[in-house]
Amino acid sequence: MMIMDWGLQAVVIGSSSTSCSDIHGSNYVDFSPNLDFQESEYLSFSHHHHQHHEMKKEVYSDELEQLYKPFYHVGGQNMLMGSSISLVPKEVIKEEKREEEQQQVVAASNTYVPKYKKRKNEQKRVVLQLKADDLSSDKWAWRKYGQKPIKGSPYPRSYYRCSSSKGCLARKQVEQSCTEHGIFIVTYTAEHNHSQPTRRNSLAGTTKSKFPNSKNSINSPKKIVKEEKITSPHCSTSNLGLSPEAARMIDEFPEINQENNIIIGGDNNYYDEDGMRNIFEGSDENECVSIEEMFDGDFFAGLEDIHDGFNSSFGCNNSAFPFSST
DNA sequence: CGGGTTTGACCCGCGC
DNA sequence: GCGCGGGTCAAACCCG
Repeated sequence: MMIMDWGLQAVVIGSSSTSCSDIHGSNYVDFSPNLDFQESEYLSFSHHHHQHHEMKKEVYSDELEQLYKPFYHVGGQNMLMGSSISLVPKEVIKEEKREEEQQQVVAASNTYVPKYKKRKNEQKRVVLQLKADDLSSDKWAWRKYGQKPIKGSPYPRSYYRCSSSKGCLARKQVEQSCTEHGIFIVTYTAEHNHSQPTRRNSLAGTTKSKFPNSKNSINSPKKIVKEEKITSPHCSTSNLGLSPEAARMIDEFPEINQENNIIIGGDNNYYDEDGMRNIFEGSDENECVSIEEMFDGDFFAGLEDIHDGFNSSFGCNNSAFPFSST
């Protein structure tokens, strides 16, 4: 198994209502290990850089602080090692309540089956910023079900759902950061309702060149690489010891910078109107955590304890949170 | 044949 | 109310 320099830059649970709502409706929470909740504000910024117009800050609420407290020691001592992680169980409750209500409606009428169950700002989300090869360590099996060009970004966003279990609501979105080459923004939505598969489907991550002359101009680099892959499949990224998924990502975004080391800790970056990244002072706490470990289960073994706590506290029965291994 | 991707069409929340 | 744009569907096709 490869040992990689993993980085976890931000873990975000989206919430619905309040102030900072990016395209995902996500609130970014700086959860660096040295975070002092007595003083801190939690920083919100849009990861959709071109649409971001101003940095938004919100005073950290006591309520939120209480919610995060169970994670303090995890981030400070254990696997997180400075990863930015946040959980907003209040939203989980809200979400589950909505689902219950919806199910009740269905059960009552037996006719109403909403096609779109949740909207973006109602879902809890976990956002990671990963390097391309980091994507390989996601041991869940994902099936791509869509791809969309995103306004303001030269890179499309790919949509994946869990293919391991038919009823699994877990979703994953992958898009390349338009400002940091080699960095992919991976957004996990919902949770797996099953244990992690022992092995991913062998076909997961396979690519083809069905549309070599795709009209999607923004994918032109992708086209080139894919064609190259066809002509010499063994010379592609599949030969680099990467997982199919990572290889695919690299193929889809050949311009990525494969140099490693995501800076984690507080990601005090924001983007101005020109999409230029600005970095706040004091964001130089560069600690790395192996996300390989995360996906290998040790990390989530620790997290699952937390999750169990949430389960008991909030009635969540899902065994995977949000990508734990069992 | 099963399970994957691709991609145009469609749905729907949200801002104006 | 309308249009934009993100998210999803599903048919067509590919691949092992």
